[in-house]
Amino acid sequence: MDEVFKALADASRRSLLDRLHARNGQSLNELCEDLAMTRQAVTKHLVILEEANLVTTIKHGREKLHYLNPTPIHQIGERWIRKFERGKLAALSELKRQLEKRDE
Amino acid sequence: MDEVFKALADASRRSLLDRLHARNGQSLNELCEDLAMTRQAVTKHLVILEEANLVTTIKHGREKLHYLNPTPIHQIGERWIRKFERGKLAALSELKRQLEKRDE
DNA sequence: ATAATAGGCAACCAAGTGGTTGCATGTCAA
DNA sequence: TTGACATGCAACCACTTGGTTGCCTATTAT
Repeated sequence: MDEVFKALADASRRSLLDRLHARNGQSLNELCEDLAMTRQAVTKHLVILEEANLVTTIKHGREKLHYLNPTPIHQIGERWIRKFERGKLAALSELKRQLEKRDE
Repeated sequence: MDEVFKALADASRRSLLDRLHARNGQSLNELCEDLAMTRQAVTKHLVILEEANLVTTIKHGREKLHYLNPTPIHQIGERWIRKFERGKLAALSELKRQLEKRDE
């Protein structure tokens, strides 16, 4: 779980996920196109995404194809984010309530 | 948006958000209890959470009270995570399809 | 008034991160 | 078979990060 959060913390990596979301199964060189980074930098990002299980790769000849795995993202949504969605407005009114309580 | 992802990338900070989710409006010292960190380290984490707009503070006498703001978390859920939830299973079948296509 | 309490500020440090360059390896095409 | 292409590996670098210690300020309680 921590690995997923850390992997998502970098804008370049999120953009790589976006690219795979737009077109799945791209090779390393395809993913490098129009990016202001060397191929090696992209490789490092992809390794981090793989270790977080966000990307799966398959070697196909001399190419390495990258596939998006949205499951960890989904899990973060389910297990973590939903928890904080409940009582969003309730929080504000509780703020007021607690402030008044402290002044008693 | 980037600040929010970066703020959430650290387990200590997520645990601070959990604590505030359990009981809102805690002071700095309360948030430090039973944590294997100095007060100053916790302060630094809280500053990052404030800058990401995940936590709001109100000074109350000599205490500084911390309140959770779940809005940015909710936005990440809405604007970013939901995007990847569609077609989770579709991705697997498309993987197969594209592999076959490449072999033609 | 003064001591204790809550917090702020700044310097410092080790380890991690994002990036580079240079070179090596494996695979395809002419 | 040989050159071009796709990727891998390793060393190196600057900057960031998460943490510390030491000291200062402001507020409260006795």
